Amino acid sequence: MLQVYNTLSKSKETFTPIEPGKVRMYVCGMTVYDYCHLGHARVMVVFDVITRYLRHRGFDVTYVRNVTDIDDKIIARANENGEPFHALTTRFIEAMHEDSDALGVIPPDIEPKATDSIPEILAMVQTLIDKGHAYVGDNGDVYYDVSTFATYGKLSGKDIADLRAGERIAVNEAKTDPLDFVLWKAAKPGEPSWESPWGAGRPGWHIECSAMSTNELGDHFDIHGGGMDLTFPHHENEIAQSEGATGHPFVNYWLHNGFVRINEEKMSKSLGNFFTVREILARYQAEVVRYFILTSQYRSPLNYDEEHLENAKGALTRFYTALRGLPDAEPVTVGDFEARFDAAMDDDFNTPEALAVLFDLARAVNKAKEEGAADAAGLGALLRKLAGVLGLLQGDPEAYLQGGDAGDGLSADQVEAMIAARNAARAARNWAEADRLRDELAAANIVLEDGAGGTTWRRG
RNA sequence: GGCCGGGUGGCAGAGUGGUUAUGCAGCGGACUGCAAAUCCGUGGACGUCGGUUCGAUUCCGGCCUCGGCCUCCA
Repeated sequence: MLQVYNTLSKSKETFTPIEPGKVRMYVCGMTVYDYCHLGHARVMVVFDVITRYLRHRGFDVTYVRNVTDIDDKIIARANENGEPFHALTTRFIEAMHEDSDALGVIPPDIEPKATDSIPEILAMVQTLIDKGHAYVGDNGDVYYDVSTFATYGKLSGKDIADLRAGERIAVNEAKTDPLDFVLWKAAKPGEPSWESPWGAGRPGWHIECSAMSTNELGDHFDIHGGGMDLTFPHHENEIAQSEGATGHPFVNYWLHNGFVRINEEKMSKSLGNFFTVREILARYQAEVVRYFILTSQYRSPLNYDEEHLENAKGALTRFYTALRGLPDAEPVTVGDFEARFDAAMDDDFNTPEALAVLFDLARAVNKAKEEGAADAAGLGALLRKLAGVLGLLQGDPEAYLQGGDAGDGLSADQVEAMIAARNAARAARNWAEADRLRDELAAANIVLEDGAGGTTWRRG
């Protein structure tokens, strides 16, 4: 029985899809004016794992993740660069796909862009005006009238009176209430714009997601996800827009992932304390980064630290070492590994607990290998199968163990040659020479393992 | 100020009203020419003060403390 934590109820609930066997899920994706940082990577990997697990459980999942390709920051950045905004966004969408692919993220089934959804956006704004939820301001902007939506605040736990009492709400004369938010922004001279019944302009931030999600998944769908910082105002406003426009419940389960932190502080663009995915991938294999992300339950904070990445690297070394040298086989059904794995994932996608099961399984594999047991390969296959639900351990063990340091290290041929020389010395019982060669390799970050079947090596 | 979520052994990180998380690191053993890897064993923990209870790290309350949202943010 899958339990998921629903931000709407602030508790874990049994997951029941609207349509039996099918899951419709929408996740807020990137605003493409810069490279993805680790926080974006977390969203991509977390919801990728959720999608994989739902499929593993037999659900037919339709996964939609949007791209925000028009907004203030995009316009500002394009102006700084002196290029059309479309050139900027095209470039960063491509970069995002590269990062996403590198991290082993299965692409969403549908990836709508805001600029491709203008007709749907205009239609929804018009509906909101027609239903009395929105009004046109003096400056040509269209605003959502928050006071018309009775349950405003239900997702984020805000109280309208509290919000009104807050001092940080920007004053804008065109709004009749400071809490109102913009649906359609009138274009200033020189800005990208689209024609509308209210004049040339562009969509406000929140409306695009309401329009794209309901357009792709219907008025009412199962899961809506994103980073915790989107809970308010973005998702709160999406609810107001969507339910205001359609008159139907919008989303059953709201899932929000926690932040990546650095030095106990949120990693973010505005704080400038971020690492981009490509910076990190230049130094660690992508699977290490993915593993690192999954060492923390998705709602918990994830602290960025070199030491933690090193730890992740070592954990994968352990797994791949267990898988090393095993022939292909059908996964065995012995033991309760799969049941334990599923139970962990059923509990709000508890990946750390699931990984603990995989470690137990890896031990069973090692033991079977050591004892020459017949089911070693089958256990290894089970390990691969379950890890695959997390998007891990799908590679060739040798590629992981001997790869990674693509740069200045010794080539595989050089390493093999030195191992051959060392084994000749060992055969002659010339331990001093053998150890000298091993030390030399160690200095080049090569670890040797003398086994019954010969000497194997890996990069440390 | 309002509203959320945390504080677990050297580090990371799950979980539970009374019994081993797991990984890394440490210690002992097996294996090895010596190592490495692997296996076996092992020490070490639940912010603080109260309450409920036969019994709380686990439930409740206060306190301390960290983080987040309330403005763009994954």
